[in-house]
Amino acid sequence: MSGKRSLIRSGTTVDQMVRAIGDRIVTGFLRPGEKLDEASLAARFDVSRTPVREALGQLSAMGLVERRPNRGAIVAVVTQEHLASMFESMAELEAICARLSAERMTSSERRALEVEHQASARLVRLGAEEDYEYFNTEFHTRLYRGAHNAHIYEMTVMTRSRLAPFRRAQFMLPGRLAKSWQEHDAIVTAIMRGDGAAAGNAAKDHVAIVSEASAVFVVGDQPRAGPQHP
Amino acid sequence: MSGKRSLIRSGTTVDQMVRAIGDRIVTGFLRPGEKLDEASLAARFDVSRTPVREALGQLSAMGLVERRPNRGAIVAVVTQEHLASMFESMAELEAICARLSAERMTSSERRALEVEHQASARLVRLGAEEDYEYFNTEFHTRLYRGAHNAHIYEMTVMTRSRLAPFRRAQFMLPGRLAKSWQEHDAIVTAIMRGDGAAAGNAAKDHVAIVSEASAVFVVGDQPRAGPQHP
DNA sequence: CTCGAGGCAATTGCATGCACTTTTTGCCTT
DNA sequence: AAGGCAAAAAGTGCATGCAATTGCCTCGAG
Repeated sequence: MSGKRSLIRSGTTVDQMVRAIGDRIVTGFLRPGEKLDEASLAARFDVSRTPVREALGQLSAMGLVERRPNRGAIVAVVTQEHLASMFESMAELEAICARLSAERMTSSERRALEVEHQASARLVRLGAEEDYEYFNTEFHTRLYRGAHNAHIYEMTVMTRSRLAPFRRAQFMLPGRLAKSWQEHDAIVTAIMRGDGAAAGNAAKDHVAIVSEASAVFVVGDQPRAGPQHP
Repeated sequence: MSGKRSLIRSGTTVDQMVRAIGDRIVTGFLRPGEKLDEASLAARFDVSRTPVREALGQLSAMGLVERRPNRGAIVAVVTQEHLASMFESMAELEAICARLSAERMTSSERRALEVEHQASARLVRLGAEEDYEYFNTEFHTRLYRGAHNAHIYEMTVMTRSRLAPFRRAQFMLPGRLAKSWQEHDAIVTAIMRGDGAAAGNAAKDHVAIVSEASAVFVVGDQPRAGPQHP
């Protein structure tokens, strides 16, 4: 029915659904445990149930939603334990990326990393949390790319997106901004020296701190163990 | 139509399809680049196209198949470059698992690892490639579990399954069996000592060697860069 | 009042059908 | 004979329909 799908970008309808639903999960608009009703989603996006179903299946394969046979899908609920394991994985992955970046980044990649990093110092002084978060994402993405390893990149980005709902508020903590920048600085310095081991350690410490900072919010955000049913 | 699905195990039809098709890819029965026709697969397994489509979507999300919009699905073709990146990732992941295993395995896990490892020595003397491969898989799985990190476990198992088609023939190389056992031995020894760093290095070296051993076959097995169209 | 069985509404799972895109084939032109 | 165009064939993408399963609600027994 009707001509074009208005919202979202292009691609097949299924891809649009994957992005639309995935985005809403990653950005926290859909909360862990929330029920994902096929018919409602289909109506919401003005498509039939089929692409919604396929999207839910793919999101389930990615770990973003949980599917119980004959019982519908919910936004994946991660236990404290599993969350901890993801943060730890993230630390290990970032450490690998930082180490490999130190060893492999081209000089133009190094230059770009340094320039962006120095530029973001201004945002710290201004206390611009939102803008800083954007640069923060950029910074880490540069690290992931700098490793020059497609599969590690995939795993890292995937893990980051699964952690996104639990990491959002980290910069709200007072002083976190400046501290984050200093941690980045340690990573950048090590990379510029080509010191892989130091870069890896710095990155691992950085994530460990983010992990702790986030945990504060997670506890406040997800007090109940099981999913709530409205 | 008709009563029950005879083949494969239980679960929803989609899950059965994911397993069925995924297995055939992982075991090399379906070769990289091979076309996956929805209708043929549906007929082959006596289901409608819908579950096949959903399965292909999920397998695509897992990276085992490649989907081109309106142009069908093929078994994922990995470039030499991407394959190398997966082997490198595997080495890093195994290193993490071995390191964490050294630090975290319970005493019963350590015992089981050692016992199995010693038992497999017999298979090396007998030159029992097939049986040794089974123990080899078991051995590595123990390492992945021993890390006590659910997410790293997921990533590692996933990566291993994606590498499976390219690793099968490794034990055909003369002398590989005994060498593999010795490499395992280095890992086990380090884990027993609780020496995480040494265990990690040993595991990384082990995978690096497997990677090289496999590369030999890959080149012979996959001479063409692009997918072949019959 | 509590507990359990049975039936009903709601929702999921799969099959089928139709529209649209891509690919192939056969014919015409140069 | 080769190239290009067009029409048909094949195959994918999505919508809809129906069967099956689940969860809820009611009703009755203890």
